[in-house]
Amino acid sequence: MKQTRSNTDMASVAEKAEAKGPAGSQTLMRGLDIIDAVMDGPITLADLAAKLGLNRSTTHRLANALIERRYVTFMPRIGYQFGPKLLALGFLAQQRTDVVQVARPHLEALAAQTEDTVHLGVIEGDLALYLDKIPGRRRVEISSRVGERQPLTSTGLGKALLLDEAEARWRQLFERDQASGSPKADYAAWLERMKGYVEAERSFDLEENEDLIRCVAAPVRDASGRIVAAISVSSAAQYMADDRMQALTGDVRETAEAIGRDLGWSETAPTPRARTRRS
Amino acid sequence: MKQTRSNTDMASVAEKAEAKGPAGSQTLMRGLDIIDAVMDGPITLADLAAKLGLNRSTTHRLANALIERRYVTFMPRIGYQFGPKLLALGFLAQQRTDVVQVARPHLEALAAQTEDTVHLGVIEGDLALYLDKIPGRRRVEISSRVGERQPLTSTGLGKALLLDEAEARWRQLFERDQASGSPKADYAAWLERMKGYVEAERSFDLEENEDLIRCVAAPVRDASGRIVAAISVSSAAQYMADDRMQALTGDVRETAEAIGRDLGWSETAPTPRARTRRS
DNA sequence: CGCTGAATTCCATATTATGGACATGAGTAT
DNA sequence: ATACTCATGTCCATAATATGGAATTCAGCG
Repeated sequence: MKQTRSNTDMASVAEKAEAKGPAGSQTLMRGLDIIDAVMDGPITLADLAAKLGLNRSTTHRLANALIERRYVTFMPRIGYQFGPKLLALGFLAQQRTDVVQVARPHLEALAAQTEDTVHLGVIEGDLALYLDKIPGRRRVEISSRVGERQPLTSTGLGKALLLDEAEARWRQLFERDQASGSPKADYAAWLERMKGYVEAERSFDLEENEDLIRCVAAPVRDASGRIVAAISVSSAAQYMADDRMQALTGDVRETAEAIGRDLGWSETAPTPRARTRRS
Repeated sequence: MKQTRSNTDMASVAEKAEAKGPAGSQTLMRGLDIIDAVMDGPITLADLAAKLGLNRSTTHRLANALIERRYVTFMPRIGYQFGPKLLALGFLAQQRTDVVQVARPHLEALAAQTEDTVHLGVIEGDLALYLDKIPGRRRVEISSRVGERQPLTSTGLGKALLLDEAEARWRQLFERDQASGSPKADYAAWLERMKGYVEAERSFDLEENEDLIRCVAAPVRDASGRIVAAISVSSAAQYMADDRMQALTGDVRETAEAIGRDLGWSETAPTPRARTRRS
């Protein structure tokens, strides 16, 4: 190598650039960089080399290795593109991904940090289904149980699950939930609060579902950007003053996003905030 | 390196092994081997090293590079597993995959080889929708047009699309299609033929839809193993004697499978032949 | 409290990846 | 036709990079 080519020298040129890795795997890292680069759409060899800050020759060799493994495709006159292997791997991975298992460590961390009870749940039909629960370290017990179903519109978790839904569905569920007994609430006021929750990508439960229990919840999104689950931190109202709820928002959202990332979600993902308000 | 470690020496040990690639990217290839190995389920470092036929030290370094990039996950007491990056890439890739575009080169090759008209189609509601057509080199013209819809039960393409459906759906569609005019046919006979098509993963059209036009069709499966499209080779009956239809079966199925592979399908894929016979 | 079976770190070595230069090929303008 | 351009593909001497054996740490377990 005639020219000393240090990674840091060219860092300014490279876009995604290599976080140099555990050192001793430059070739692998560069190969993965190529996969990333190629995901932005068809690209020519020269552009690819420029984007990665490496020699065309090197880029060509690595790209061809990826082509042979079907991670990348090359079409003359078009350029390098993602390959079918990614479809196969993605599907395989999706099949073997279980929200509960993925979320566990994150929920435990959040519970340890807040000392309160943490829940994980999904939508099942018109109800929220609790999939997991890590009890808090406080004397007050939360009565929820894994496997239990709760109304969507009156629990923090449920409302987080509904954040992407159309207003029509909100109304429908709200009326259904109100019909079944619980203390009367005003739809207009509820709607206003929901709109605020949507903006904040986080919801509250202010003793609506259970007296003296308040909670902060946030939705979990998968690779498609869809809400596939939600998490919540619940505690007795005495530990959940308004300011604490505000303070918890950050932690809860961060945990929800961390779980999402483990499900393939990324901020720059498809349908990042495109609310799918149908019917 | 004290010990001469040539790729071919250890090829007997390695399972998936490296198809040595374009030489000059050993590290990348080994990294990709790790991804493959890890997709079979959680695995310890030692087992991983054994499976790939390389040193634990090397394996560890490469695996960690992949972990940093989120292609692989490590959980103590469990082992190395696929990582969330594969979910993200898979989803991204799926979003940008278009059957027509992917199928084109394969259809052209098949048309060139057979000299007959080749079609690509999908199910739309209760009909087969033609998405692409490569005209044959024979004097006889096939009247179909891209964008056109045809009955599912009387065309070769349509029957290929139905190969995984439940018998109940077959009957329902058959009766609906018969109602709308065409010459009467016997359901029992049709059913028997369909069962044969299912076994052969290929269907025929014996002048049912259009007089003097016969065709051979096969389904295209994506990464999930589901039938997402079908292709057919059509020609005038004079060029389509029974023996030629049998002979074409291989080519048509191979082309359909090649398209499927470009859509992420693999023979060892989930739901490979598990017929989803519901309702 | 010392095993056992794992992951992780270290470092001298030579194998592997590198990139400059050159070759080829397919459109396109002349 | 013929030269030009912009693209991908190939070669090979060089040195930087990846390698793996050995030593180390870590976490359960008996």
